[in-house]
Amino acid sequence: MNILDKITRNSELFSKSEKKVAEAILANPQTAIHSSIATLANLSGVSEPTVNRFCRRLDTKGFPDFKLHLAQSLAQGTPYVNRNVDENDGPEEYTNKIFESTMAALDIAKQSVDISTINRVVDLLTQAKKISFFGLGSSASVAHDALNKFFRFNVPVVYFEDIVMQRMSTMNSTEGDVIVLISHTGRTKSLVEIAQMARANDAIVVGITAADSPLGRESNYVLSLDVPEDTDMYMPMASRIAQLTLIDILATGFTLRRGNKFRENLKRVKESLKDSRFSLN
Amino acid sequence: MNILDKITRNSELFSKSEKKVAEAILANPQTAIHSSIATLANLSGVSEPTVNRFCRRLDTKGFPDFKLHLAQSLAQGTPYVNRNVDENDGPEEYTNKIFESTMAALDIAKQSVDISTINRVVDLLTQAKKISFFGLGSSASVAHDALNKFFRFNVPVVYFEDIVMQRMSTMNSTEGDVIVLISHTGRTKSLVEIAQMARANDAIVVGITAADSPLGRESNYVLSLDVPEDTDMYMPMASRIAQLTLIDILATGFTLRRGNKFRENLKRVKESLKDSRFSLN
DNA sequence: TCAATTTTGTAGTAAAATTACAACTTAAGT
DNA sequence: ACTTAAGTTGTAATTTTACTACAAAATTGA
Repeated sequence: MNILDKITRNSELFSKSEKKVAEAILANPQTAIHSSIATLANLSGVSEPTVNRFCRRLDTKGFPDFKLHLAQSLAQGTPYVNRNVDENDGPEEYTNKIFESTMAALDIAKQSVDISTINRVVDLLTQAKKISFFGLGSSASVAHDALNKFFRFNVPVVYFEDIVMQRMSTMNSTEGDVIVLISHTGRTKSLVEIAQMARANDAIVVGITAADSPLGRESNYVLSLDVPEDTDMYMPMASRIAQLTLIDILATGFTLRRGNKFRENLKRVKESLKDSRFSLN
Repeated sequence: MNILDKITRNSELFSKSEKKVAEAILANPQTAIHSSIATLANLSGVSEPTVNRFCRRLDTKGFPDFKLHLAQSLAQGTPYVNRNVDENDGPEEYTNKIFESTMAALDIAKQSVDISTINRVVDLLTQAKKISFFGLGSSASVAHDALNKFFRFNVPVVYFEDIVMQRMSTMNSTEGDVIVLISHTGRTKSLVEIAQMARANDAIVVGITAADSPLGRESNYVLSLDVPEDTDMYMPMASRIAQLTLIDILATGFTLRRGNKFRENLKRVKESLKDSRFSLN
């Protein structure tokens, strides 16, 4: 639907000159919608028909129709586009690009989450006897963060980044335990094995991973996040950030579900941190 | 701003035929934006110049410009605002709110970063003999993530979340070492002490923290991020996510600075991960 | 290296929007 | 009721903009 996304994502569909047009538009979409086909052709350094062909390739009726779509995208509140960092970018460029593509990734992820699964998982977490968060590599820090968040809730929660510890912990799991496994690809062998072990012990497995993956298939519940692929080398993994946001959501759902008395408790935890801090002045 | 509102409200400004145009547009705005001036004139039962005059009266440059404004009005969705989660929100509401306020936080953080400091810090990191990332609490997982990213670069990098280990490591630091300390508030006592120790050893201290804070003042370089305060209990800490994005930016700057041969190396690391994964099928 | 295919631009054409101006309408003053 | 001036609307010409057909250039594969 959103034509700006379409331009960024289907960039391989364009020919060389069409890519120039795409760049010119992405560089300054506000200018683009107020330009005539001739002006935009100039700006992109191509001929008018090329601009026209570019519009057609995006399934619009022509240039004016394209401008309409573009105007709508801009108004839609999605000013963030996933622009790739390239070799010649200076600090200003790559800083802005990374911020923007992270926001764009979150926006896409937002549209892909399944609310009812979230609700169900929050349910399970509030009733869990023990909650475990496991991940490896870059997902380990996400699991680590989850530990931090849930630890404040004063519930039994564990986190390991060591495969052996993860296995040992899982072997001792029982019915009523919830094990959250985090993996972007869902193809990390040792996590898939953990999922199998956990289910054999009647523990519930929640996968924060791709739905159609070995880990996804071994999980009782899958929270999948569509995140634009990190196509090139420079692109940082936006999936981590989407995963963290998902953790925030689960933690928030958890707090809301627990009700008022529980939140009093949370305040106390926050207070207790003050001792390890310098005062405000 | 919104042109649809303007049409409805300022109806007394229009002449008789212009009102016909207004009606025709309000009756079916979706059709209007896809019509030519001739079609719309027909639909309204007036002449083409009348339609044009109608557009001008609404302070647009002409018919095409008017269509753009109209298209934007129609597409106008909710922009990213920092809406707080409240007690009565269901899963759908709090999920959307958290995604949106995270994006809003990134947007604000983006505007507050100091590019020249980033550039300077990237410089230091590429020349460092050893890089350390330390954080506590929720900043520990950010440091953990930084370790992951920089570890791939095959540079000497360490990370500890244990205060004692952090101190020991810092005591052995020397000139040429860079120590990155992460703390949202910048008031964590033990990190401030580490900053002092590090500087006493001629190591360079980079603080990812508030500029005007004890830790900020003890750092050689401060990368500060303005992030909306988590005003209430339910609000998750968006600062973590902004910090992670900053780590991404530093890592990207690092890769870009190191040049081509270095990136070949990165590819090899990516390849080597494949063995621990299931194949794509 | 040559033929086939794709991509791109030039020049001409068609369509759309705008302008200038004339005709009509309306309302006020005589 | 007639005249006139201001305002409104439409016709026709003009200008601008977008599109099409075709030819040149570039790319690809044999």
